[in-house]
Amino acid sequence: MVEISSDVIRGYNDTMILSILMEAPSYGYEISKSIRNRTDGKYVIKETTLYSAFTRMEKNGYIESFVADPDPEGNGKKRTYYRITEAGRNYYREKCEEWTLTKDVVERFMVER
Amino acid sequence: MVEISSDVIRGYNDTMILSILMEAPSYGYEISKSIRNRTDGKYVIKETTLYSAFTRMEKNGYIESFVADPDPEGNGKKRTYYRITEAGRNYYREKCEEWTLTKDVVERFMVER
DNA sequence: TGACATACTACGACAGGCGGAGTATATTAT
DNA sequence: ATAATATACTCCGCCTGTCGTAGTATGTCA
Repeated sequence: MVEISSDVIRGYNDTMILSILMEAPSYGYEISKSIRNRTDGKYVIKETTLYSAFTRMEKNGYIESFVADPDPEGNGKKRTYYRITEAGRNYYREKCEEWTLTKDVVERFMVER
Repeated sequence: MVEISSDVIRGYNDTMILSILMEAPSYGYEISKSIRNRTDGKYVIKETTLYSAFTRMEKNGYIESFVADPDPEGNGKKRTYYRITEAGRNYYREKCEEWTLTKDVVERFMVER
């Protein structure tokens, strides 16, 4: 089985997270499941990778956190949600452009099929 | 200008080098120029990145080194050439498969256009 | 009652990339 | 003749993102 190595995906974990936050604010566990689902289980982000990405991106101003209840009645444990900022949206768009370039570059070294 | 960040290309420097060595044995400076040319200057590998890749890949058994003269008359300074091994060829093929998967995964998080 | 899901935090190791500096020879321009 | 530039490397150490391991605490379901 071919698996995606961390060195390969390294530059795109943040982008994937931001992509999900473009739709709606979300939190760790949910984002983790979103990534798994959207890739049909082909990629599962590690917990530590995910949470350290939150810290880094909040520091960089790409996301903002807020604590909220899981439901309006205030039941359940509070969660830390993240919301994408304008800077985050810009960063995401840049990464999409960069991806186009990267794909072009890398494929010049791949066997055709 | 969009530039390829090292975190993105990280998983593919070795693959690019091996791709060039699939054609013929080569050495540092020439490989560096090959990468630059093949990508139309879109990607230029750093010297230290290149030479440390040689060390790593030789240790891993993906390449073998030999010292030779630049020309048959024995003029000029000797160079360290690298030749891809069978293990290196296999590794390269695996990376090509991994690329297909990575591309699929990453693009599920990219804006369409 | 106990397993499993949810929702995190902390710590430290590891690996690849890279900046900076240095060495040495060869070729080309002035 | 000399200076600049290209070639062909090596060494050292920092930085960053990933990830293994471990721990905490609540919620839910059988």
